[in-house]
Amino acid sequence: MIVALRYHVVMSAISTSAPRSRRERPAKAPLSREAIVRTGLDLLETGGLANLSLRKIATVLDTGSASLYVYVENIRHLYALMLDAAFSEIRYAREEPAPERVKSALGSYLEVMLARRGLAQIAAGTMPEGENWMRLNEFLLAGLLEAGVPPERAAWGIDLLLLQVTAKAAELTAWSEQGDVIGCTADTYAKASATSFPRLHELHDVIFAGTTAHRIGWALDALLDGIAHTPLPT
Amino acid sequence: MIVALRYHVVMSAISTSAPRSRRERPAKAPLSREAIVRTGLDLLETGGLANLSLRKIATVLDTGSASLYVYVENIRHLYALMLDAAFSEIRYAREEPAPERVKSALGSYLEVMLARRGLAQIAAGTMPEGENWMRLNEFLLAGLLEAGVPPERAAWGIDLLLLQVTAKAAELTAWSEQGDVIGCTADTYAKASATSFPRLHELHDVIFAGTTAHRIGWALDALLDGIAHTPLPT
DNA sequence: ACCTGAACACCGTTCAAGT
DNA sequence: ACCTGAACACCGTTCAAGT
Repeated sequence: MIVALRYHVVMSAISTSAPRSRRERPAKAPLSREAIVRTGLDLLETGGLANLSLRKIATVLDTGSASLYVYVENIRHLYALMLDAAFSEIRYAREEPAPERVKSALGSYLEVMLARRGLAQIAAGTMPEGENWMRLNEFLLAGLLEAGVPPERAAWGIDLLLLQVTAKAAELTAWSEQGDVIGCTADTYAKASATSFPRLHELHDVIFAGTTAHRIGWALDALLDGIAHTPLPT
Repeated sequence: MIVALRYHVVMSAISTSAPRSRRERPAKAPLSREAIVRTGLDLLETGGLANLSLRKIATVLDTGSASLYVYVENIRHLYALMLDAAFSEIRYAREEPAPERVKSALGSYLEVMLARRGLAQIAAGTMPEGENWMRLNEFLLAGLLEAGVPPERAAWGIDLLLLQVTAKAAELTAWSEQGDVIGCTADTYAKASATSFPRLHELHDVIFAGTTAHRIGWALDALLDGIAHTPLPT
């Protein structure tokens, strides 16, 4: 897939600097919704959200941005298509026991988001749709039910779980795109809190302790526990 | 604050269409970081994220966008300043008992975000800093501790709570900016799920039941319960 | 030190014109 | 039906020039 991307970049560079007859170079790959979506995900993987635009996709595909509107209504629509395409890579461990299965699917969801920097930010602002999104919801819901979670709590719970993981993914990618924000914030906490923020000061080390994996694992455990044991409002 | 905004809009319109001597009109309010931040929040409140840009802020303040860079490093920096300024409006019910106090502060946080459409999306992608952010964290942490939550769980828990509410706020504003996405999605669920997604089909009514307030209230209850009862990994 | 105008390098989207 | 070039109405940011 990276090879294909390289090829198009090179081709477009050639065609602008030294135009050649179509006969002399390989035939241009036909435009399609799938090619547009794939190129968008490639650009995201390469350079994050800053590297994604309709114009850049068009350049890679050796065409003008106006041409994309035959296949895509607007950029929000493209976002939704890209999201669902990425969700097709989520791994479902159907043989695992009921509560673990839910955690591992959410872990896979997180990895898919983190592999394409900026996809989480897109997910946070786009109403997801599409078959792969449905599949994920169905899998999580079935897992909760099989784990013995009452149906109403499970139905509301999947929203909580997905929101949490999506938000965490967005946070992680946003931080990685800026400098060392974590250390910077930790410093701010350490300095200012002594007198004005005693609790933050006191627990400073605990707040910033633990690996990302540990923290997310605990977050999911806490969510699953809360979902299972909290009755719905009347 | 709205009056002030109107005034500036009118002034800039006048100065471009029919320039008058500075002597004939009221003195221009001096540029300042505070004025820039306030104008940014006003623009957000008026027209959401699409209405916010350095150029629009500059127009309202009757100057050029380049002038803003004396007071603000870049737009990300402005986002952080706007966030903390908005957080100053969070209401803390310090007289409430320990666990309720945390919920109501988070409710106030949510309202502050929803009042300025798009602020939640900014929060989801910006590492917050500043005194008001610290104050919110301190208040939540103290509330959890006072409710008897073990210190380590409380320290990790505030992150969960804030992430959930921020993500929910971002989701709600994103949905409100588009059309009737909720109904649209509910339809998709209702149609496709009969055979391929039996659980989603079965629980369709429950999934989309309840008011926003009920759902967020339950989410916070579940989160608080899970945080209080889930031991940290070793 | 602060402000300005103009420029640079981008965006998403539309539209008449071509094939 | 699909593609193209050019335009429209925007962006954030920089920089030399003014005061």
